[in-house]
Amino acid sequence: MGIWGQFNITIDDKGRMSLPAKIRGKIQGDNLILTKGTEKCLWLYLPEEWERVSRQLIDGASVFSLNTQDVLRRFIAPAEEVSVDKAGRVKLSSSLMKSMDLNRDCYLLGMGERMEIWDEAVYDRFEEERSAEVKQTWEGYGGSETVS
Amino acid sequence: MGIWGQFNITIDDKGRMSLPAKIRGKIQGDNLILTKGTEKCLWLYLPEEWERVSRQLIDGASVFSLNTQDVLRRFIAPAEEVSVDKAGRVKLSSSLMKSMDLNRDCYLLGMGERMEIWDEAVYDRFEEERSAEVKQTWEGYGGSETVS
DNA sequence: AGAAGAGTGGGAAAATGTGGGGAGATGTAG
DNA sequence: CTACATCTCCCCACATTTTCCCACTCTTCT
Repeated sequence: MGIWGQFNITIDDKGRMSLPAKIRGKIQGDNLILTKGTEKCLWLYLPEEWERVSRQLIDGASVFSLNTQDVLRRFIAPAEEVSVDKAGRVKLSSSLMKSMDLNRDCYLLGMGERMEIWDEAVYDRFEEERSAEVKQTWEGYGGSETVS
Repeated sequence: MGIWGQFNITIDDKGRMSLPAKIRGKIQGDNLILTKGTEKCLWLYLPEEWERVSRQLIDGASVFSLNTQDVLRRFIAPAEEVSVDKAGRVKLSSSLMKSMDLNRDCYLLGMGERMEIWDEAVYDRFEEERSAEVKQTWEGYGGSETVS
């Protein structure tokens, strides 16, 4: 169910990012949707998931609400359709790469309904910053500490 | 019931870790789930237990909640399914090994529903640091009374 | 001592990831 | 409108990684 896993990927000089084989198997067509994430990363959606998420946003948006208009600008407007080439790679536009500080070495995170593309250095720093809170949230869920 | 015990294990040059015979007997299928732990170690789950823990998190996750997204990134996304080969070994990915400083000589700790994989040097140091607090916590439970 | 089981190492085939050349499309300036 | 430059996509080739299988040693039990 969904796409999971964390992968080290590289983006070559031509802006091509090759999808790990495990993920290639989960894609039916040749298209994916790429847009800006809420953190310093890009989001990569399967078409059907993108359809669902974006429709939910668009349908719920009020023309007169500044907030929802902002969400549309940030999330829907920058979205672009990317196609997977025969070697299993997608091309990232230089403008999206630059806006999220992506360099050669990146992570691809499977987050279930979508994937996230992070620059390695950016993500390592982010994870470090958030680690204490993450641990606390995990414990709040009961984690594996519950004895059955 | 559950998996108990502390074992010295070695990880060979190809990243293969052989499970002690006592543990092999407790595994029904050929699959285990490997992910990052809260401390400097990896967690190795039995599939059914992983299913329970991860489902609890995923079902409760909101796309816009930073906390639950972080927990997904930290615990669920890095998870990988590993299969046990005919010699009773599992392959650890180099990225997970590196993130937890695992070298050749490691410990495998049975923690009931999951196992933990620690680098020997890292664990010895950790245990040293925590020993005072552990003793105190134990006394807080009522000394020789069982912890449920 | 012999047999069976456990742990370790290594080789070969297959799959995966990466780089680069070149044809075609697109765009720009003269 | 043409010539030139740029960008994109497609294809092939190479190197590395992964996977699978087999062989050997050491311990343990009979």
